[in-house]
Amino acid sequence: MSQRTYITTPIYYVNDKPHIGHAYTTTVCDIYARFMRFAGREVFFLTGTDEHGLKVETSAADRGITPQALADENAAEFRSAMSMLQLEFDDFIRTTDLDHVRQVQAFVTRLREAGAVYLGEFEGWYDEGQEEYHTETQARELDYKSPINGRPLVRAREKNYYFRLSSFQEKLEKLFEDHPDFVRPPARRNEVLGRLREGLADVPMSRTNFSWGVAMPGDPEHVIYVWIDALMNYITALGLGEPESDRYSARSRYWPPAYHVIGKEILWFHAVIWPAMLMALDLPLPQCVYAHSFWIREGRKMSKTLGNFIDLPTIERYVGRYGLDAWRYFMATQGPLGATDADFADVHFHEVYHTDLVNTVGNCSSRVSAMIGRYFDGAVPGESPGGRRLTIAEHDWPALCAEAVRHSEAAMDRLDLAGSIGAALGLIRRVDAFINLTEPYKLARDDSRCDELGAILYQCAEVIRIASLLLWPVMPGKCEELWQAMEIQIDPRAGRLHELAEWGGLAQGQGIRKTALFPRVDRSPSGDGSPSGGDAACAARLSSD
RNA sequence: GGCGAUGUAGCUCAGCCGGUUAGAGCGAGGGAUUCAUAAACCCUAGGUCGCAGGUUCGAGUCCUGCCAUCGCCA
Repeated sequence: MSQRTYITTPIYYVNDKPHIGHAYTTTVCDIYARFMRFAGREVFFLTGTDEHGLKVETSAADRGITPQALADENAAEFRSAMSMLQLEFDDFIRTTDLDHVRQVQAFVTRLREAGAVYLGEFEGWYDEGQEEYHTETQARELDYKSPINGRPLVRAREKNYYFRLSSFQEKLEKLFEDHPDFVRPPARRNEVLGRLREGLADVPMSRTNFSWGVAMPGDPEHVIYVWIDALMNYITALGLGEPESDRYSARSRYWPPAYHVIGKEILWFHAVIWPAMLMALDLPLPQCVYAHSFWIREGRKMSKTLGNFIDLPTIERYVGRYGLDAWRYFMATQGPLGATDADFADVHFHEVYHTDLVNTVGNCSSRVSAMIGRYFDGAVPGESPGGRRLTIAEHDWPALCAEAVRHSEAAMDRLDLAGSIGAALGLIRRVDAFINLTEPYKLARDDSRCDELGAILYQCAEVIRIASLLLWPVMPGKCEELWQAMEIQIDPRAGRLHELAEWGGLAQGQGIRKTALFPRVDRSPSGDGSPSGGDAACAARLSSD
């Protein structure tokens, strides 16, 4: 069953610096993609950068470089952030790629031919910094000044191309009715439904007041609005606009995606405008637009004014202190996949690390490997001394593991990362309970019960092995470390999760080294990686100067 | 201003169509144990279920008003 799965992040605006938001979305997708690849599916995982628009043009001008140079520089920064976080995408698309530009023009041409685009006139109050118009009432409330930079709004009139969004009202309503999971989580779907009820207006899709963008085919005075350009990355990356291309033959089969993972701030574009465009292009729709919420920090919103963004240096401090796998684990299990924002609190990170990783995963592996080392000279004992597997304390481990694997994969299918990971951790906790129940360390004092002791420890080790397969997508580094200690070779990219997860993979006699996967970490005395509280922030600033 | 949500133990949250002593995880306190990374296990939370009314034999669970927080829109 070689199912195909396509998952995307939004493309990130090169005018921004990479921060936890970008890292989070991409990590969610990475974990999903790794799991599915391991499970034998054909996966395409796309991310990239959005590089057009007035802001990029302006920032570049401010620095006296070309927009392309600015884009190159910042796109490289995003890429290096991703490689630091071991995010393994299949392609990194840039909207300045010629492949992309050509296809955007082709698609826009198709939209025009389909009658979904018309030339209209628009007049309003324009905010030059934000590249957006305000309505008359809005402008009055704002005192005719930009809410962002305070500069005066400009009365402007433009001829623009419009996309006939309004003509898709009924089709969109039907989409939401027929596919209740099209937008998740449900709270986000409700938001869209509410807004849909108010009725749809046509949306401008071109601009004439700057040039850094994709030219409108047949009317190069006009530049295609950045977000139209940006949305199309999902199909241009697969070559859908050029059916004769190599890219098309290699990738078109991935369309439509299982998930567009996005942040809630760009829900409308993805949940309404994008499907309408796809309908106009007569392309199949994605299965799900998943809009996660935001990280906040120590209970407060992250903002430029507070200067409390969890930026790359902060992320690196956490990674340095707790390890990349712990970072990924925290993202995955504590992140805002639901409708409410999640708090990135230093104490919370510290607690989760110790509770789940040190005390559970790490300690359990450690006690099992230590006992095998002590009682069996570090060689995996047999589970079936007389040729028959011993069932201890009525634990049908093969069944329990099979169930956990099913559960874990089903959860991942729903993009329920915490659920998927929880199934694996549940196995580990059960091993701990099993040890407490059967007390192998007591059996070890009785030579006549060696077979029983061996079977127990075999089962413990084997369950840990199977759990580690499920944990690999989140914590690839630590799981590979564990596999080395267990002398097993696994290539998750070969897609054999299900075979590997079958009971009995550990062979009697193979060696197991004692492992200590997650070292205990002292709660920082130095303020390292610490919250944005005044003292700590000051101390950090002083020490870093 | 309009629409929509949320408000339950220190923290994060479960509690479906109303029904016996309101739950979980984490943290905290205590106990027992020792294979293990002072880890696993056991016991312990007496929380006006935001506030005030109402419906009902009976309401975190339905209705109304208010307060607070949040989201979307204007």
